[in-house]
Amino acid sequence: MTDKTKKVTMHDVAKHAGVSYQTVSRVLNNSCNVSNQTREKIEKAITQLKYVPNVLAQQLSKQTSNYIGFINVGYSLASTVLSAELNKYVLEAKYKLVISIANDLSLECVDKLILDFKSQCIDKIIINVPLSNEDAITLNQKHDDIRILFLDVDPFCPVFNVTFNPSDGAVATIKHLKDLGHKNVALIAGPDISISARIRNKVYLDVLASNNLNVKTIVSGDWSCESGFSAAMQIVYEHKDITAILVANDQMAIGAIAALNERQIAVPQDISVVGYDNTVDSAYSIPSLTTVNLNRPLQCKIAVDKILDENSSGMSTVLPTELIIRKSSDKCLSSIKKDSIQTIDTILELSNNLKSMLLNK
Amino acid sequence: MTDKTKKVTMHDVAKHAGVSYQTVSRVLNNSCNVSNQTREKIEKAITQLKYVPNVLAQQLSKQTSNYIGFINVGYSLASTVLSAELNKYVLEAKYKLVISIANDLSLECVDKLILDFKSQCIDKIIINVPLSNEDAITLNQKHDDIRILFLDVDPFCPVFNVTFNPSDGAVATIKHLKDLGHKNVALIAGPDISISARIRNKVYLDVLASNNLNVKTIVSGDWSCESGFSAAMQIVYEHKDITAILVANDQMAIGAIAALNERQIAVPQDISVVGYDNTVDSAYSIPSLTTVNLNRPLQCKIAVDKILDENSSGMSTVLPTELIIRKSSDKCLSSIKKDSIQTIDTILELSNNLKSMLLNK
DNA sequence: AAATAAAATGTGACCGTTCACAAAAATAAT
DNA sequence: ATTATTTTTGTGAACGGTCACATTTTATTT
Repeated sequence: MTDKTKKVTMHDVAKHAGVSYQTVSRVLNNSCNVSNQTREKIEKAITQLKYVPNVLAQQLSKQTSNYIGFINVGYSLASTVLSAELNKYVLEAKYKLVISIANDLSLECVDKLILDFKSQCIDKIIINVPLSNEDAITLNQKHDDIRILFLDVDPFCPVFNVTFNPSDGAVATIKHLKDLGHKNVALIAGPDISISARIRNKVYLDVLASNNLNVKTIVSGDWSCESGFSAAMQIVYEHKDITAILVANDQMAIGAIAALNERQIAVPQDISVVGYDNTVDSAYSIPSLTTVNLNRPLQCKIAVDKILDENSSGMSTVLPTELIIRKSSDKCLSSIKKDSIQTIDTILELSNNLKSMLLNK
Repeated sequence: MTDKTKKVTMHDVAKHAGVSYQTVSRVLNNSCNVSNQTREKIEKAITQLKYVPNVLAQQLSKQTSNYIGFINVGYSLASTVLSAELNKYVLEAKYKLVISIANDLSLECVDKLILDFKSQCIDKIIINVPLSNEDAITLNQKHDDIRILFLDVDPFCPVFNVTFNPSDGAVATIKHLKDLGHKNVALIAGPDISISARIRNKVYLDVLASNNLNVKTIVSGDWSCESGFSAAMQIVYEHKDITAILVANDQMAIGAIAALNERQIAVPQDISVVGYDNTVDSAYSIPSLTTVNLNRPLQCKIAVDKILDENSSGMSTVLPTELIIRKSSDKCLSSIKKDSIQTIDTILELSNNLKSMLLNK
């Protein structure tokens, strides 16, 4: 931890090359007005002295930076994917991404992080926090001297944003369930503070109603597996007649399936489960998860393009979603069939018990 | 996107309050040598003008910053948890966390990100990239004017780091499997470029050897569910006699279980599966995953404490790990028992087929 | 009331760049 | 050879703060 060598500046390079600091600056910003002879001299000095320009000074002087700020939420698989994908596209565009994490989902917290970025001359900020329309608009107005782009806010919110169509996937999902003969469904919704949770919930309810499916109950979780687990436990305890559960994200869906498994309820034979997001791992749950795909890489690509395109027109970009049908959803069984199946299930259970006895001896 | 109001500086505040800029600076750094009267005057001016200090200028002048840089890898659940936990503790310490993502795992890539941070006067950097000992040491020596702390590198690597004991969890795991009567095991290892993958693999092999368990095969994955799936597929195709699979992380383990399920191989009755990491979701796989717990929050807490404690002694902090026994591991069956179970399995399969027929009609 | 000490405030230089302009050198035109 | 033009290089100020010191004001002591 020695600082033996004082930090080397542009002036040191200039002195070493026998020119003025301005000429060094010209070389760094590869201005054309510098003779090859001096350019070479300076470049040699730069490598010899291992000179690295001070970004702080550059930004302070230029009053801008080539950084794009990203305000993300903690945890959640989706947030990781967003960070990694945004980073990729930002680097491709010769910019750099700096990420801050919002400790809570409040307007104040995000506002503080924006101020932090601004005071570092970061004037392009992408925000992935599920803010209400009012909050998003407030932030937008307050910080109208910089470019702010939101991810996943309400498509109808008049701010610069890249979101997903909230209804096409939901419509496809419910058509799918209806075609399979389901009548009585339960919902596991996201937390009420999250705008995307509220939108997903509202859309599901609307589409279910217009398709004459009965919503027997709605339980909210916090996006985690664990909360999906307890939500499903509660649902099957209180409602014996549901045949499908619509879940607001994949992780809660996986938790729900675990709960059903623990209660010896077969998925999809007894109850179908549908997730939302199509996270990478949803294909590997048992059974594999029927879910709504959100094309996150595309969203990130567009977000980076938009925030860098100074004269990009149009506020919202709304991306389509699509239903991915896997094994967690299947035909709804009539109760008659269900009875015969129940007899078989009894045989199965007896054999299983026998097997367990053997195993444990 | 108007910049109607020119950015307000310390000088504007000073003029507005009728004092010199230095006095404003004193108030901001709450120096004691300023009368209450002027302090109030200045504070009023600050709020009236909505003045926000320019971090860039502060850092340039002070030649230091209150930011801690974090170089993380993309994707992976563990990386998200690290970001969120580090962020929490860094904020508690009144610092700020800025995250950069390494696009690849090369020395050069990390080196470039360190230079970026340094040129922003960020002189405390936490690195979560699975670098080899040589690379970690190289970086450490090259950048000995700043504090660098590594996560998850080799505990014996003489750098400032917070890692997990690579053997205690492995020893417990293998004792567990041996106690259950397992003899022939397969390994699903992480990618060879990753130092932690190599260490986990080596330790497993050593401990297995000293316990006289047979390693029938080793297949490498890339930490993803998908790679665990194909690894397991390959293993059961080529080796009929294994009764347990040791997997280097939870996600690959979940993929492996999905593969076994597809091949109608029961977990844990036919094959036991053990993961590594104890990611939040591993408790909700079916069956729930036996795995080695890494206390990530503790690791982050210690990392932040260490990097901020200027005279923290000792290079490595090595944290203990522990085996979490869930349902994916169980008794190894002798082949005699296995036969009787197979007859039962035939009954089960016939009934299941009958059931499926009913379901699909 | 004068001398002294302490507290409050102001001034100039600096951190490491970029920018607008001025000066010098090299090249082209008369 | 002289002037006009272009190219190359150098200078001073700025970006928005902090620091060390000088100066002024206020409080304390004799």
